[in-house]
Amino acid sequence: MNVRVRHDAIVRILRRNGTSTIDALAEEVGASRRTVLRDISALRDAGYVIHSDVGRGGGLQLDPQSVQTSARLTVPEIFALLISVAAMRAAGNLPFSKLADAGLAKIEKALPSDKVKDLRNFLDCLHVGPLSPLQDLSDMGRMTPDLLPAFERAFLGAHFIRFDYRDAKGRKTQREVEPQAMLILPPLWYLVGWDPTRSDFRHFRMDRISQPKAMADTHFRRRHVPFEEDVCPYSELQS
Amino acid sequence: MNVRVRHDAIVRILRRNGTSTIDALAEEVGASRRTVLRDISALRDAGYVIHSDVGRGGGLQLDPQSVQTSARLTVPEIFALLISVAAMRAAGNLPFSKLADAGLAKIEKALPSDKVKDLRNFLDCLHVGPLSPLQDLSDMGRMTPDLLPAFERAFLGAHFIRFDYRDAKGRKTQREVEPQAMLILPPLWYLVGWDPTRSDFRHFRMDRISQPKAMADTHFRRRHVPFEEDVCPYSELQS
DNA sequence: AAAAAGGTGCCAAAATATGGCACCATACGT
DNA sequence: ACGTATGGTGCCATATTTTGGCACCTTTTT
Repeated sequence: MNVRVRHDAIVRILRRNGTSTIDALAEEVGASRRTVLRDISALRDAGYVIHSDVGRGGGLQLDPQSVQTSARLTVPEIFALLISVAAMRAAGNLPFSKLADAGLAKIEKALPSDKVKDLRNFLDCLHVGPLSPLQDLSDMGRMTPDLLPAFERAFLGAHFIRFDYRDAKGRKTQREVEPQAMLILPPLWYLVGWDPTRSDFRHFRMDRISQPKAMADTHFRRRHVPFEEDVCPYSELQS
Repeated sequence: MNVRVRHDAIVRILRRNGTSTIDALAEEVGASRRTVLRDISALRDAGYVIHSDVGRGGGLQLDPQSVQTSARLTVPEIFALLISVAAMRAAGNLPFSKLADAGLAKIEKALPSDKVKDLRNFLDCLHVGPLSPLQDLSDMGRMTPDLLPAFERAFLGAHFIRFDYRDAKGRKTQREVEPQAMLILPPLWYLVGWDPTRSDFRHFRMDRISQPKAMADTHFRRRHVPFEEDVCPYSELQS
């Protein structure tokens, strides 16, 4: 039996039985007492909290809080998780958000450090506005993960982004702006871009954006994005 | 050098250099060409996308989208992440939520199967209502991760939950109810409980709950929780 | 055609994991 | 006080896995 498989088996048995002795574990996984002891030691090193009671009636006990799992996530997936949790947290000091943060912090720690810096920079561009009443979502859903890579590249590399936009009146235009921030007014998301030809900020509903493309050969500087109600009135954004 | 460490080293080198040959990798990690080839094969099996160009001027190239990370998360942390993403998704078909789901699906796959079933059951009890306008949050924040274990145990084990409750008028009572659902009306969270002594549903603001305790020796059955506006009027909940 | 690259199969050698043993410490019951 | 059941450690020979070397194949560029 593979080491990994055996470790998983031991965790499973401990979780199932609540408590177990080393000899019982050894018999069930088909390994020697000595090996199981080594496995327990390895599991503790890996972060599992395993209590042990010595003496008659004693045994091993896995702290149920410490059941852990390890999944390999891609960077865009981590990105998406971070955004979800950041938006939740910004929308109010919700229960569990601290715990979710702790989980994400672990994920971050496992990332290459340059990627972490990139993610933090992106989150700095994330603004969550006042929560809006629920509305008709029939127009939503056109924002697909396909759009993410271009946005990620544009934000992280400080590149201009070019995309096709369909405005509230259905007119289609091609735009090219500096992606300065993302504004979240649930359930709608907006790209806040600086339009250099108009020398002004413009807001774009994410679900009306298509074919985004980061212009890798261009660069821009971060600006201070105004988010006061009067600068970016709610009613106008919803249109 | 440890296998795991060497795999990480190879990924790091490929990320850094963009492209590299097997011989160069072998020299840098201090292993043989054959071993590196085996490592590449293992990494591909593990989900990394590694392109290879054969012939003069060729080499290996790691698809930057496939950079992965692996962090060990505890069950409560995963729980919290699931809740965040589920709430976000329920609040509207937000950008990135599909991708976040994909990430969570991977995390779920790495969990023991019985835990996954538990989590799904819990998420079934999660109702997200209409989003409310942002309000004064000064009263929030008393919901701490400390409360989570008791709620988790109570929901997953279908145990009664007993807690101290401070109502809108500041009166303190001890309650014992069947935890039937969680209702999310951002930024407030409610426990929806069936009170057997009153034979009716009652809603409790999570931030007014303290000292929750799952009664491990009791059991209840899931009920159909009504969530129509008239049964559980929004204005009443906010009080 | 030659050179430079990725890739596979095989086998002996090196490294690592395992099992067995002796032994220690602690707790509980008689 | 003693025996027994439990977790825990050190050591070493043995079993298993990983590694390196080699021969050889395919593809691509010069």
